[in-house]
Amino acid sequence: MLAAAIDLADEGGIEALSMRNLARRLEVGVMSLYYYVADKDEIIDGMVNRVVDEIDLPRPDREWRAEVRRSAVSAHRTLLRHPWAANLMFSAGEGPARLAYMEAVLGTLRRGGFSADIAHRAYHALDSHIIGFTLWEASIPFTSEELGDLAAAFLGNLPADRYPYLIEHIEQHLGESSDDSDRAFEFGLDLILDGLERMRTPA
Amino acid sequence: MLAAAIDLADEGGIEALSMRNLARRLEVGVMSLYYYVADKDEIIDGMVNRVVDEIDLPRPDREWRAEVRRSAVSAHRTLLRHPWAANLMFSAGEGPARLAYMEAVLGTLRRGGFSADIAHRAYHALDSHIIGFTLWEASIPFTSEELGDLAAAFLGNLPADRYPYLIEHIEQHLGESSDDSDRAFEFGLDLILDGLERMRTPA
DNA sequence: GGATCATATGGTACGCTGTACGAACTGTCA
DNA sequence: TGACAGTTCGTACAGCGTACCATATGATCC
Repeated sequence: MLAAAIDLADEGGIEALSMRNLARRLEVGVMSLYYYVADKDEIIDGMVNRVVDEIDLPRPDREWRAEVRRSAVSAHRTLLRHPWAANLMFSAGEGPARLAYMEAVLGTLRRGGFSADIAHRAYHALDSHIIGFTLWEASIPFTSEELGDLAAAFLGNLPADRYPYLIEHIEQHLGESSDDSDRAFEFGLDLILDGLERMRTPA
Repeated sequence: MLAAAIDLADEGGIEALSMRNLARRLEVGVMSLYYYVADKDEIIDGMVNRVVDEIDLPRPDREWRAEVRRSAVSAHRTLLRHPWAANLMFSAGEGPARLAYMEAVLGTLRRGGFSADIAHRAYHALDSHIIGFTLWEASIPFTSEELGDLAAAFLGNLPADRYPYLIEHIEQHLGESSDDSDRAFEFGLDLILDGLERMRTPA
């Protein structure tokens, strides 16, 4: 049931996930779903939990930076595979997978030589970047063709003399591959990691 | 009408904003709203535009870092005043206020001595942090009493030996004032700004 | 003054949503 | 065979956005 719900959301976005659609997909009556879950929110929580579970956790007893980086990159990729999940990350209740993720990242930071205070803030800085960046990516069309159309319409409406830098920015997006987009994610990530490294009190 | 819609969302969250509620608040018939807007999305776009318009823009011809920082802090505060807006930031269409904001920030970075490429990535790193962080803050209850209850329930269910670092993290949240939360935002922001400063090619 | 017209209002109805309630079916054990 | 727990789901209701259409209001012209 969670798998079917995730498929539905992956295919048609989160708004395609209605109890009626889900029941049809599973070939059962709508109300049968309510024998297994209390309400739709419980399904959403379960879906988010499954997605978070796909994220590679940092391995303990390794160099903190490489491991935190690896898990952040994995989180980014995972959320891109399920773009609806980024939006729900905060509104869904924290399931066991989320707890395990937080514990693993926090532990890696603490063992890497960060004070409780810095680890706390570092965690939020990393999470903010991962989710904020992925939300941005998820909001722009995937195929470069759609993107081209969109940007063309956009640029056509912009007075070039009033928005020179914005236009420059959009043109950069136009020439961007998905690899470039990954690198843009890692740019911000490394900015944060570099800064953290610098304020570390070695273990 | 946009003002009433924003009030409604500020008071009861975005789900309190229905066409019927809005019409009741304005003491008009529901369908009268459609004389002024094509659909509900147009209202949402307008609301987001108004919120973005509240953000202080970086002033041109000043030191880039202080100005970018000022505008990021202002964006953060503004989004906290309208927590529903953070979620809509990406899904809403880009209105004139957003364009002006992007142009101003990008311009400040470019004039501050960043290449087009770095400015591009810096912009997204900053935006990700602002929106990601604010979304997180918006998802936790505001009054410290509610927070205490929530955390107490949370900690009660957590096996202390399995989640030592997570528990440490939650306890830190418990002792946190809204000033601390502002400082946590600025922690991540300065991490990014420091990193940018370091890779700047002075103008 | 009466007719014409654009501007503005809103009632009714349709198809969608989540889900409360209660009826009905199925299989197991006494 | 009767009872009972486990499971299925049809019906109905309140809420949603909005298409369609009838009406009211006020200005303009003959």
